[in-house]
Amino acid sequence: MALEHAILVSLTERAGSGYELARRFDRSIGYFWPATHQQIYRVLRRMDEAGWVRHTEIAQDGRPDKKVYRIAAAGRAELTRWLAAPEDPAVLRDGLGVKLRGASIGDVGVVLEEVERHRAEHAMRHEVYRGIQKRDFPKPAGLHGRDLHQYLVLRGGIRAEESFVAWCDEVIDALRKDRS
Amino acid sequence: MALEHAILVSLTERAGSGYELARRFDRSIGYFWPATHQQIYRVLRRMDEAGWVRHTEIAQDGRPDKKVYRIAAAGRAELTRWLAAPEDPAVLRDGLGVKLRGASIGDVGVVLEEVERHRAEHAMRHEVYRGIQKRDFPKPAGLHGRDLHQYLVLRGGIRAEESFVAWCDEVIDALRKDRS
DNA sequence: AGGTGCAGTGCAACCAGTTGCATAGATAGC
DNA sequence: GCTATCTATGCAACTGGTTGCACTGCACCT
Repeated sequence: MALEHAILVSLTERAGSGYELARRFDRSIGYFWPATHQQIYRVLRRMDEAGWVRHTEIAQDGRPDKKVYRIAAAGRAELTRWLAAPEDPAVLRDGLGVKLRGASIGDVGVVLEEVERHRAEHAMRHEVYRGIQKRDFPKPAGLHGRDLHQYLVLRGGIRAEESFVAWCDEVIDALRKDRS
Repeated sequence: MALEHAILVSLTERAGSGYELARRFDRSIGYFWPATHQQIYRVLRRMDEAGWVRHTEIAQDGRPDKKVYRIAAAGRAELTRWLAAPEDPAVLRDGLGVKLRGASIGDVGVVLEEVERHRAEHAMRHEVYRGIQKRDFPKPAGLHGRDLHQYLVLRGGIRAEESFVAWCDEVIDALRKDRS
């Protein structure tokens, strides 16, 4: 149940509407906790009712009205509580492993293609993260506090994609050799 | 919706009861697709109704009766269909990233401890996987077909845990330096 | 004699996340 | 002039996974 907390973290950085939060998730926290606008809207409403956030409606011309949410005292308290509460480490969950394990039941070539597709996707994500690192953290040595934390999160994303790509390469190589 | 397929893959390797499958998941496919016995029982029943698997009840003395499931023709067909169908690459979803990102709102020290806890857990998993590799695949160079695929899946688990531990070390190191 | 753990199945309630759709005005491209 | 995309919010239905509990009987340890 960490979407609440992911949103709260995002709101401490700056207030925003559901839509804006969804955009933000697409390009930052979402790397570690993806969420659709649907989910975000629902959770925001729930948190509003619980008093964790407050909203103010803002009329815009030419655009639909929006509700800008900001974190409330109760939300801040919940966030610090959650930060201090130990949580079980996440588990890996990737269907590609299952496919690979079952590859010999069907056509190995077709699974190989799937691994190649996934490799491409993960390589793309890796590139995106590297780009962000270059642009936003050109000198990581001098970072402190919140900036440092943000940098380290990004590093996690980079490492994860990197290692995934390396695994795909190992798999592709091994499957090709086995087939020839 | 890959639990169905994970179970089917497991059943092609050998038939088994819900309980046995749950045990198997704990120590093999579960590395890429964890599942509780509850879920497995429900999915087995659903697949039974759909004709993807068949079961035979086996009376045991001293122990409760069990239902041994084996894959049916329709299940095999579904499995090959699924193997050939492209799937979206999995996304990372780890609350630790969210915590790290929000660390400066609460006590950074407490988040640091959490990272250390997670590191320990992932290091343990890594050790377990390495142990399996040593025991079951002492000579990876000579592997082919299904054994090779199983080995490669294990490699994925090893790499993922390895890279997670390395990230934790980077984080721990950086947070300690920032605090001193 | 009592507690823990294993083998075995299962129900019921719940929580979290996904998908498809609806609405509506502005802007941008063909 | 038409279509697509962006901003902005939201309902409804569904799927997948988690948690807590219940029942049985054996084996093992203290």
